[in-house]
Amino acid sequence: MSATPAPDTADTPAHRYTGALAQQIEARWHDRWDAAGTFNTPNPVGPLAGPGADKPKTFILDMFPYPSGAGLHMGHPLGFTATDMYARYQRMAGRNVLYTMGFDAFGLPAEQYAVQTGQHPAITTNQNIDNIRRQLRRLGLSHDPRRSVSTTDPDYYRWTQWIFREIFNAWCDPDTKKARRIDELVAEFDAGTRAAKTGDWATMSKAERRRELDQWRLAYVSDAPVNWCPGLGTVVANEEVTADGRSDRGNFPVFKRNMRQWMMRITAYADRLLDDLDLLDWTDAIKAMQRNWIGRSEGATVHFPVAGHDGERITVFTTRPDTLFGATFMVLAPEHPLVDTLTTAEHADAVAAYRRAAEAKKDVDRQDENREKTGVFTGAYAVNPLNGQQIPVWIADYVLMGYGYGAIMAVPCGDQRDFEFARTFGLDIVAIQAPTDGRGTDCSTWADAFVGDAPYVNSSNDSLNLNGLATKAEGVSATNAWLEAHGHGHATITYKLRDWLFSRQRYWGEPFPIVYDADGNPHALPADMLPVLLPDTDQFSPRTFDPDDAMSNPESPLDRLGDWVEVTLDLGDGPQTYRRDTNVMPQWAGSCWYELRYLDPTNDDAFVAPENEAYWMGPQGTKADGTPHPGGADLYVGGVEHAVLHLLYSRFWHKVLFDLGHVSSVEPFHKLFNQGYILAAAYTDERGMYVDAHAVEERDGTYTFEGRPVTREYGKMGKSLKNALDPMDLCELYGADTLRVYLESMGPLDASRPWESKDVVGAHRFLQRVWRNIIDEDTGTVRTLAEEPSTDTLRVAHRTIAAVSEELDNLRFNTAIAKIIELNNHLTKLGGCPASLADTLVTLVAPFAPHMAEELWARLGHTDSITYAPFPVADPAYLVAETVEYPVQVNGKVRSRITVSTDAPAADVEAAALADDKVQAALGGGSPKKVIVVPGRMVNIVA
RNA sequence: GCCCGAGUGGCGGAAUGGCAGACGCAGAGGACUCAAAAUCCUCCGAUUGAAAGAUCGUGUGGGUUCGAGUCCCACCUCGGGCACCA
Repeated sequence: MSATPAPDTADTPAHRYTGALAQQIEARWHDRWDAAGTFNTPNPVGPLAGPGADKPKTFILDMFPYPSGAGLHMGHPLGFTATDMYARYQRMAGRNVLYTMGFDAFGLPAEQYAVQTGQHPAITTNQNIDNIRRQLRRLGLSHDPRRSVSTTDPDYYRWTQWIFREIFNAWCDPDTKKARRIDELVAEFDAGTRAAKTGDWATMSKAERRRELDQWRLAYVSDAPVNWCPGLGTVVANEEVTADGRSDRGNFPVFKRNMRQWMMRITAYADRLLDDLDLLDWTDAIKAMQRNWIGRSEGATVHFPVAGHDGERITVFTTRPDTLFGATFMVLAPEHPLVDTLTTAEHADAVAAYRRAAEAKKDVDRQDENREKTGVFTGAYAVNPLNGQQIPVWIADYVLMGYGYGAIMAVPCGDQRDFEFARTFGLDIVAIQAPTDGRGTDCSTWADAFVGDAPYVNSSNDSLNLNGLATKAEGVSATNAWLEAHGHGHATITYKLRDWLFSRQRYWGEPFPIVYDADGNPHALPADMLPVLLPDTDQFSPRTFDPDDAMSNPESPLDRLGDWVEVTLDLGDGPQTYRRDTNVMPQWAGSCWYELRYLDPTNDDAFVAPENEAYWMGPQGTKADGTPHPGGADLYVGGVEHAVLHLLYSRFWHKVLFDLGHVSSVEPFHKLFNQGYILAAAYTDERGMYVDAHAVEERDGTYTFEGRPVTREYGKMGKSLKNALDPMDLCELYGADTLRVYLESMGPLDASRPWESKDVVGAHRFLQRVWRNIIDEDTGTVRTLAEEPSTDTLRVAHRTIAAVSEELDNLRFNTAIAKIIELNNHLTKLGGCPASLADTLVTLVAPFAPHMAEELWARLGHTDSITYAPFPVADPAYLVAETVEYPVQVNGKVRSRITVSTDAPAADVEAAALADDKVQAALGGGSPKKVIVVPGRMVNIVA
């Protein structure tokens, strides 16, 4: 279903603002802006230094796009024009604005396309980037073109590799939780002020010392369980695995396998990533998602001795150490290493069978809806350290090896899962709290576990007595102190966050700046050997496997390039033969720091000069609420789908760079704004298949496709629902300015909104009226009104100025546009725009419809671009009227209106209200009990 | 199950605790026109009324308040995130 602008007819005035004229105007200004370098933004120092870098700054950032072959979809201009409007407004408000656009161009689609066509991904990637640059230009986005970067450019990924090298050469000091250089760790080992993990540093061999250091690095090779995806032929990060155990790209099964892979020690930053969320101006929803993903939980580590196994103990993590007296059994994950040791001969067969079943069930059948509790007894007994009771040890798959210690103490009276397990297998349930809901302490009568604060019972031994305490907080701290004092455990914090799996067995990504010596030790290449160029090949695909072949092994495309892999280098010990690392970095690597490269994109000496970083991203003192400003981009707009992956990874890298002294900002993105999706009607036929939405016809509320009825639904605009619209087609029809105004006026930026093609004409008509209020449609000459505007008109104009500034400051583009429409409608009623208000009207419109504004600005006689014209400032004198109309309520219902002078005291307003005939009638002769006068707003009389 | 959001005319949406429905679309009427389109003007929540007005009205039910779309409690529906996380 489509709508088109009114067709041009023979008597359409020659100079009407039609789609065709809009396009002429727009093309003209694109050329002029390019030729003049209008949006070039000066830096304080370096190649892009220039005058103006002493002004206050605003750094406005969009999530940069993947350069898909299909070009931009409608969601891109939604966010991009919003930031453009804000950028243009900020420039007119006198700020130095950094605003540009780069490309997140490594990744799977380009590689897969290359596999299909045999064309090198660099070629298609560059073609796609050129195409998207053309599209961005057509939308009139005021990017500084000199600052545009692509993650695939060797001049860019040189620094991605350089940062990797910095991370590799760093360790996280556990005392301060800050990254430090590995040299400082060596110095501490040498001085004996820090103990090595793997032995006595002083007596270690060179190779042993190297292995010790490798254990501390923030980027490290680990032989640990990773997510192996045979269907993609690569491993993927935890964050890239969906809840049902499949890859988010391609939807292939993912298997847990032990493999040697690169990891990033993001867990060392868990607390800071969590705590510093408080410094950020992000929505609570996104903060909650990050908190949830980090999954910090406070509790205790408790050791349970095993009966009959001297020295053997089961260690568990619990968030409720206060309920330890109620622990009546223990459960290990089926994969727990102690299972073999503990299982008695009598139970060995059952345990082995259960473990096999659990193994098979993994990943695929995991999302069992009914979640019946299963498990088997090992035959072993553990000893509750608090009361000496022997409790049975079971294994069950509801306990996960990957969290805590892979073992739990089960307190069935206070945990619903343990309760269900105990009921299923007839295990003891003992109350250790007197529930506050009156159910009593006989657990055999309970329907479920009791969770919450309640007085403790049955909770004492010789040296610890919880009975009488009534809150979890008191119980936990008393128990933790006891555990610590008696050597049975200690307070502990655990996280759901795992270290970040950083290597991929693909082609189209950044090579690692790492080589291995003859002993297999990794060495980071020195900075002057960067970049490690991605070698040329015509075999772009990794070996992929049957998606279900869990035991297959990855083969990276780079593995096949023997000439490239084998390399002779002098890394300080004379020329030696090394093997290059054949992994590439995940797509997230390039997007972890691109905002920093925008600041200084052509700097050859550093990824960003410190002066430029401090100017654009440095902390801005203390915020209004007293918290320190963390620095970072002033505005970051993008979709909510990156809430965990990109935003968590880039925060981590930024903090490492901060610790190592490379940046002054603590966080990369100070204010984050999540744009909504563009939804559009989609239609399914009787088989439930989507049909081309643009060919559906509506008649009297029913929809048909090729004569057959179809069902309408709404979904995210896109190819899969066959309801996508190309933003370029809209530019063709109406011009970019109309598309911009429509996109931003249809609702608040953070809301998803349904596209309605028939509504676009409203935005177009608005711009047409602005044009007509200034330009004669027949002659094309300026036709502003000579007479001075009335006070009434000036009031409307200045109220509009004040409101638009206010709305723009808060990114409320939809209401800002509505206010300008009101002003313009007022001028339309006057018969045109008074000459003395023309500049004001045009500058108000400029952030929204910049091409039309430039054109009108020029025709009004200005020779400079409107880009840096000052945004109008409201004259306070016109913001207050001489008289004000008060609604008068009687008992909360509006009964009348009175007009009094603006500065009338409340007593006069009250008197005027009471004197009003309609008010008197509503009062029915009675006298008011109370009169409330809200100055400037209203009067309410309580009768 | 848990954690976030959101429910307002025919539609998209607007409202620092203070006149609900700004602005736009659709719709109705009028002006202009030979006519149509475009443009301009007026109307446009429901019920009732000739009109003035009256009554009702922001998912449902309670509450706080002189006054609630807005704040509080409970519930319903939809959207998003997490999900046997100890």
